[in-house]
Amino acid sequence: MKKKLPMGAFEDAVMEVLWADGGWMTPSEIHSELAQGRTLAYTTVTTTLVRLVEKGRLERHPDGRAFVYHPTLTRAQWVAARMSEVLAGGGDRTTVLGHFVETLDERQRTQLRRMLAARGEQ
Amino acid sequence: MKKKLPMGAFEDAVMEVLWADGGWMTPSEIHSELAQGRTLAYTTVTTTLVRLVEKGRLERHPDGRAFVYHPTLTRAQWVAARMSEVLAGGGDRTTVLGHFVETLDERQRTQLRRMLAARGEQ
DNA sequence: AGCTCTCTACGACACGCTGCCGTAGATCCT
DNA sequence: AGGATCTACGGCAGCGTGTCGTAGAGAGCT
Repeated sequence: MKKKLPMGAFEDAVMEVLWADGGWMTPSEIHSELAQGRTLAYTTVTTTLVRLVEKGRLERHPDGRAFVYHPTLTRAQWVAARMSEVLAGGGDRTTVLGHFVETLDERQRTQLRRMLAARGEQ
Repeated sequence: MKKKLPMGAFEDAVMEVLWADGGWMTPSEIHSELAQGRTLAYTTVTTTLVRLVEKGRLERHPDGRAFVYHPTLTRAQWVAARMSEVLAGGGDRTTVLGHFVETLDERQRTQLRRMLAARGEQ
């Protein structure tokens, strides 16, 4: 029996490896990174990489006889983009932002305030 | 053949109806709201309602011989909560917030600034 | 050239989630 | 009692995702 993982968990794991490295990686590099202490077929990695390219989360180009892969967005950009999507998909934005602010802790609110102030005064 | 809808589209449609109404609704009220111009089995609605209750997005209580359903969160709260989840799930929050701010338009940034200012000066 | 390694391409299968419905049984109205 | 209305339970199909296997191309060794 398999553990019940959230959908897309393996795709996320692959993204984590790419983000942690920061550069262009081959399937075999990614595979050895992920296969620590478990059996994992090489093709499982390549299939996932192809799907991620199709979704636009990775780009690739030939490098010797292999492809090398790279995230199209940094991790922070990706997370921010998903937040925007969620915000865009749901009703009155100002109200949503109001609730969202309430979910932040004081430190994050301070950061936000400073970012907005800095942006506002150019 | 079927149109390719995003996963969970019907569940979202049900939530929209509940949010638009704002109160407690019976399955049959929700069904007639959704069945405009198409055939839609009553049980399709009830099944979906049960699943939404299991996921915590709706609550229900008996009302006469039927159950009445109600969203546990307003639409704006729900969207804000999802934004927080996304933010929490990904890396350095300050950096993410920085990118996120860039995705907002001027009007939304102004709103955010005012909300933060209002909160900060109590 | 022949063999072996290493990659990619293609395809496959299982399982969970979601859309969608049917049937059986309970409850209420008349 | 009979019909209408609901819930509970179950079931099926399609899609997304995790996971592989196999075939075939290209590079390098012998």
